[in-house]
Amino acid sequence: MPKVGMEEIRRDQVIAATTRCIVKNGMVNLSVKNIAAEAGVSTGIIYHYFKNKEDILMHVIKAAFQQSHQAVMDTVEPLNEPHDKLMKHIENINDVAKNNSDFYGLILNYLGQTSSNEQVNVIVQKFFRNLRSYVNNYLEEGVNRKTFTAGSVKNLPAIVIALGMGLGIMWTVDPEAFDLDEMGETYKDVIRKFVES
Amino acid sequence: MPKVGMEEIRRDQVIAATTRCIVKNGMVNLSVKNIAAEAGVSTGIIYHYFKNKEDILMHVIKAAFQQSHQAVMDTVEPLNEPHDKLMKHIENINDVAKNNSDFYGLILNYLGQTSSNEQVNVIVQKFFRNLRSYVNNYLEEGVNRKTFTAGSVKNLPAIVIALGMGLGIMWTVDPEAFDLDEMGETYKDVIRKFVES
Amino acid sequence: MPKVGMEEIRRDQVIAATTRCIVKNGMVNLSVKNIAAEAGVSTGIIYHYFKNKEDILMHVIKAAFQQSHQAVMDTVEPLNEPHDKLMKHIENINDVAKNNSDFYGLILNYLGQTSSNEQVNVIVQKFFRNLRSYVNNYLEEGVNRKTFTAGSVKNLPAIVIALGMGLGIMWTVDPEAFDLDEMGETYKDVIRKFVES
Amino acid sequence: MPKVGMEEIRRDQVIAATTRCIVKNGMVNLSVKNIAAEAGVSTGIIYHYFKNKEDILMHVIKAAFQQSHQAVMDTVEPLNEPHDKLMKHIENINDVAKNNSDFYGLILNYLGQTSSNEQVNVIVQKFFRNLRSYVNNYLEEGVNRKTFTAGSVKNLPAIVIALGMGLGIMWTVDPEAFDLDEMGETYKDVIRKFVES
DNA sequence: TATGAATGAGGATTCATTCAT
DNA sequence: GATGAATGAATCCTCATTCAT
Repeated sequence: MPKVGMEEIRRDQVIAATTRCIVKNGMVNLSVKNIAAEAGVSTGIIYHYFKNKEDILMHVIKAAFQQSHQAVMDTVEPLNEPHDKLMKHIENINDVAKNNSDFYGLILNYLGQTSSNEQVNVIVQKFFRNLRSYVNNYLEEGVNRKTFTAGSVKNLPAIVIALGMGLGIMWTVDPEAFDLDEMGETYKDVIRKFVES
Repeated sequence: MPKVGMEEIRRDQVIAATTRCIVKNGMVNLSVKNIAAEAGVSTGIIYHYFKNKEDILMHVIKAAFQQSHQAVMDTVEPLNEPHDKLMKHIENINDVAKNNSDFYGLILNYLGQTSSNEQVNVIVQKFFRNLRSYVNNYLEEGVNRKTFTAGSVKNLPAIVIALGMGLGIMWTVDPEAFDLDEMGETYKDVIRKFVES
Repeated sequence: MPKVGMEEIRRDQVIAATTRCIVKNGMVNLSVKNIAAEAGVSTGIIYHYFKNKEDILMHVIKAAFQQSHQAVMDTVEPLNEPHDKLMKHIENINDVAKNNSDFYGLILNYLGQTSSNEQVNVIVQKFFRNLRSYVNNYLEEGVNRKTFTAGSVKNLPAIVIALGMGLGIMWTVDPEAFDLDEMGETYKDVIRKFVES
Repeated sequence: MPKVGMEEIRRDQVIAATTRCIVKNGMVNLSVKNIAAEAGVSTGIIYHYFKNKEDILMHVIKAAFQQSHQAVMDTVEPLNEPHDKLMKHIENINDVAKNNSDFYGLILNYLGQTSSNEQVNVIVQKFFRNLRSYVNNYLEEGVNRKTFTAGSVKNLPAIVIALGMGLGIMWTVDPEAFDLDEMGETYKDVIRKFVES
C-alpha cells in the first residue's frame, strides 16, 4: 500500500464506513471508534484526514447528495423531451429507494438534525432546492414547447419531489406497505394527470 | 407542592420537556440531564417515573402520534361526505406543519432511528398504516357512493400521506421553499384531479 | 395491624429482610430499596427505626451472633461432662452450616469488612473471642476433672473454632466438597485425638 | 513514558491497585475511580485494558490465587518426603497470614460474593479443590510409602486446609488472638497426631 | 502516514437519605 | 407510624480528541 497519496483513499474509506455505521446503528449511536473499526483504520488516522466528527458528518452527507446529483445528470440530462425528462426523474427518485436503500437510511438520520444544526440545515436545503430546480427546468422547457400548461407549474416541483421523497421514506420504514414498482407507476400517473390537465 | 397524585403530571412534564429538547437540540444531543433541566426536576425523579431513557423516548413518540390521531378524529370524523373527509384530512396534514411545527421536528428525529431501533420502527410503521387506513376508509366510502372511481383508489392512500408528509418535511427544513397555504391548495388539486379523473 | 408498639416487629422485619438480601445478592449489591421491598415496607419507615444503612448492618450481624450464641447456650450448657460439652459444641458448629446455611452466607459478607470497618471488626472479634472462651471453659473444666491433659489446652480453643469455621466456609462455598455429617465425625476425631493424647 | 508494550504493565498496575483498594476499603466501597487514583491512571484507560469492573475483579482474584499456587509449587514440590511436604504446606498456609496479610483481606472480600456471584464461586471452588488436591497427593504418596495409615486420609485434605484457613481468618480479624508462630506448631501437631495415629 | 494508548469530561443510572403528606 | 416522591451526589462506563511513538 502506498504511504503517500493516501488522502483520497482514506477519506473515501472513512466516508463509506461512516455511512454504513449510520445506516446500521443510527446517528445517535455513531462513534468515531465505530467508524474506525468499520473502516479498518485506527482512530488516530481519522483525525489526520478530518478535522473532527462533525467534519466527517458533513462530508458524508455532501457525498451522498453529490452521488444523487450525479445520477440525475447521467440519466436525465441526455434526454430531449421535457416530458421524458420529468418521467425519468420520477423514476430515478423511485429507484433510489429500491437500489440505493442506504440513501434514505442516511438522510433520515440527517433530517432530524436540520432543526438544531444550521450547517446540516443549509446542506439539506440546498439539496432540496437543487432537486426542485431540476424539475422546474423541465417544466419551463415544457411550457415553452407547449407540452405543459403554464398554470400548473408553479408549485409542481415541490409536489414532485415531496411525493417522491414521501413515498421513499414510507417504503424505507415499511417495505411491506406497497409494491414500489407499481407505486412508481401511480406516482407518474398522478403527476402526469396534474400536469397535462 | 403536592406529593401524591403526581404520577401523571410528572410523566407529562417529562414527555413535554423531552419533546422540546429533541426539537431544539436533536436526538443526538439529547441527555437525561437536559430533559431534567428542561422539565425543572431532578434527574433522579425521572427514573422514578420512567424505566430509562429509551422508555421516555417511546412515550414521547407515542404521545405525539396519539395527539395527531386525535386531531384527525376530532376534525375529520364529524364530516359526512367522503370527499369532504378526504380534503379535510389533507388540510389537517398541512396544518400540522404550520400550527404544530414541533411535530415534524420530532418525527424527523425518530425516522432516523427506524432502521436501527426495531421498537421505533414498529411504532412508526403503525402510525403510517393508521394514516393510510383513514384515507382508505374515505375512499372506499366514496367508491360505494360513486363519488370516486374505483380504479384510482388502490395506491392512493399512500400517495396522499406521502405527499403530505413530503411537503411537511420539505417545508419544515426550508420554510422559504413555498407558501404553505397556497401549496395546500395545490396539494388538494393534485389529489382531486387524480381521484376524480 | 397495630399502629403503636410496632418498634420490635418492624426492626425484626427489617433485620430479617436485610439478612436475606445479603445472602441472596451479596453485601456489595445491598440497597435500602431492596431491603424495603424484601421487608414489604416503604423506604421511609426504615429510617424511622434505624439511623441509617450502616446501623441496619450492625444490627443484622449482632442478631446473627446473638442467635448463634443462644444455640450454644441452649444445647451445650445443660450437659455435665466437659468432654460431652466439647463434642456437642463441635456438633453445633457443624450443624450451623447444615441447618442455618444463611449464617455462613452472612458472616462471609461481614468478614470482608473487618479490615476496613472498625465497628464490624470489633463485633466479629468479640464473637470469635466468645466462641473460643466457651471452648476454653470446657477444657479448663476437663483439666480440673483430669479428663484432658493440661499441656494440650493452650491453643486448642482457637483450633476448634478455626477448624469448624474453616470447614463451614469450605462447605458453604462448595457443598460437593465433602459429606458434612461424615466430616463432622472426622472433625470430632481430630480434636479428640489431640486432646486426649 | 513508553506508549507501546504497556499492556502488561498497565494490567498489573490496575490489579495491584485494586487489591490495595479492596484490602484497605473493602469491596463494598470499591469504585473504579478509586482504583484509577490508586493506580495513578485515568478512569478511561482502565476500560482500555479491562472490559468492566467485574472483569478487573476476576483478574484480581485469579492473580491472588495464582500467586498462592506458585508459592506452594516453589517451596513444597522440591521436597521428597510426603511428611515433609505436608508439614511444609502447613507452614506455607501459616506464612500467608503473616507475610502476605493482604491475601486474607482479599479473599475474605471475595468469599462474601460466592453465594451471589457464580463466577466468583467457581473460581473460589477451584482454588479450594486445588489446595485439597495438593494435600491429597502428599497423603497418597505417604500411604504408599507406609508413612501414613490409610484409614485417616479420606477427609484429611479438607481438614488441613480448613484448619489453616480458619486460623488465618481468625488471626487476620484479630491478630491479638494468638501468637501465629506458636499456633503454627500446634497446627502441625494436630495434623501429625491425627495422621500418624 | 499510521497507530492505539491516554485523558477527562460527560453520559446514563442508582442510591442513601429527607420530607411533605 | 407510614408512605413514596424528590433530591443530587456518586457510580460505571463511553467518547471525542490528542499525542508519543
